Amino acid sequence: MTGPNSLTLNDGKAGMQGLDKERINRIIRETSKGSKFFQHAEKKEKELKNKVDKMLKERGELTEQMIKQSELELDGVLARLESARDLTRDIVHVDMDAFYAAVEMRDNPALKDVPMAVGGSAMLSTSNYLARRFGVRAAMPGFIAKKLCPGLVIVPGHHEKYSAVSSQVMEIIGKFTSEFAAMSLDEVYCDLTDVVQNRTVSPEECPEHGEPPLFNNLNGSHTPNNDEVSKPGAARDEVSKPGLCWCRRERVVWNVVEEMRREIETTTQLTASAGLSCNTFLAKVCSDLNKPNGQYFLPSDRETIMDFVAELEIKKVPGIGRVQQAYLSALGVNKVSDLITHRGTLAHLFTPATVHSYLYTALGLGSNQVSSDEGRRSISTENTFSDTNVNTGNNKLTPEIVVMLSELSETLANRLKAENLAGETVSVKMKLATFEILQRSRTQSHAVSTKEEIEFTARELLCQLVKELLEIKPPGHRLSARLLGVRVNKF
DNA sequence: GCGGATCAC
DNA sequence: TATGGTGATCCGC
Repeated sequence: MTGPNSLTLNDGKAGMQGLDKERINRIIRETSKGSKFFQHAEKKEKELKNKVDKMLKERGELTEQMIKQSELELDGVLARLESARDLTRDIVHVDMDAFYAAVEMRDNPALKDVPMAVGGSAMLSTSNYLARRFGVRAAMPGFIAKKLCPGLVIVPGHHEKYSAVSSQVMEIIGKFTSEFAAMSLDEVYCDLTDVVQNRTVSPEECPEHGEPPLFNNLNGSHTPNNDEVSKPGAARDEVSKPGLCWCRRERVVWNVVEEMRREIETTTQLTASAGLSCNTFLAKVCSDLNKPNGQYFLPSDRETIMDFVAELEIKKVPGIGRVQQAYLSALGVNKVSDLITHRGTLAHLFTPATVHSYLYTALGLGSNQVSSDEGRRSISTENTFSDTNVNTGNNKLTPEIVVMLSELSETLANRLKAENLAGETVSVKMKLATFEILQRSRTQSHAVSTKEEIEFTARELLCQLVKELLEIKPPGHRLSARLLGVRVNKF
């Protein structure tokens, strides 16, 4: 009944349907069993269960009256959100298929027909579709993946190459529209509204003059009928130019995205999938539906959108991860429409901001514009290493730790310099050998950027942190860490 | 402002 | 043998 956690398969992604999850989860657990990671994950799992139980207890104390009252209040919020709904944009989410793995397969034919993944024995960054059939996926340690799929070929990644390919892809997108924003090397949103409106359509492409558009009927997208056009909220007429029929916008955006994906494939020998709708949330969800090498169009009218999100599984909603899913699932919320059904209860158990975002999602609303990051807010560097003592017998930092802190500070200073940044807040992060994560930060009155300044503060913070930790330990206790990190922000 | 948590990729 | 790195955001102090 509990949701996924670090010890079970996350099957939310594409290509993971129809797997023997029982077997996969058993192998994952058995392979992990006894490790420090496993113990930590189990501890977190228990803590989450306790929090869920606590929440359920809170729910038990709610009265019908309280729930009804909240429902009414939230109906006002729903109405306000609804009135601001914008169906006029053509937003597309383009997502490269199994990106890193696809690049490696392209450049090494020996990898083409075998299950393979990119990464190392400690961690995989992505897997190809053959490997996914075995339950092998991103963010899984390679040694566990090998147990699931003994024939798995693991190749190290080539980040510079992926970066170069990504530039090619972005350049192609840029030829279609200047309104695009890369979310990562393999993901980009674009706003094709203007592109669509400026394109002309030949009469034979119009269903009123010939065959209706088929889109990709595999995917359940539909050809709207004229009833839908007249429904309130239908936006087609608003954006169609006079003299052109309502189908124009849908047909055109579909075709533009097909062209885009075709050009990406021709140029890079790699395939992309895409989702087409009127906001970024819907577009993103849609881009997953016909992966790999497919696109899914969700018509921009209210009824269609509401029907679509109603049946959407909660775990497919971006921003809802394993923890939220655990809470919601315990409340009987498993699909998006349940968020509305249970809104009166949710209002009492979550923060107003969270409830608001749930309702927003449940209405199928999302950002109607694509915007690139307006500058970074923090910069950090961290490193995992084999378990290392942190403190000496007389409670100083060990030389190994001091050296690593120094190296991290230098790396960070170089990166700050490269971007001409300086920040007022310095943080250190330490992950103990037990996988417990601790962080300490300090904001100063002036921005720092040099290795020496960062190192000095980071060392003080780490010393202080170690002192704190030792206070609650028996004398002579040795702390052991597996990761150190430093960060600078508040530029 | 701080520290822990959560999430995405 | 073995479970990442980077950045963002939110919540409750």
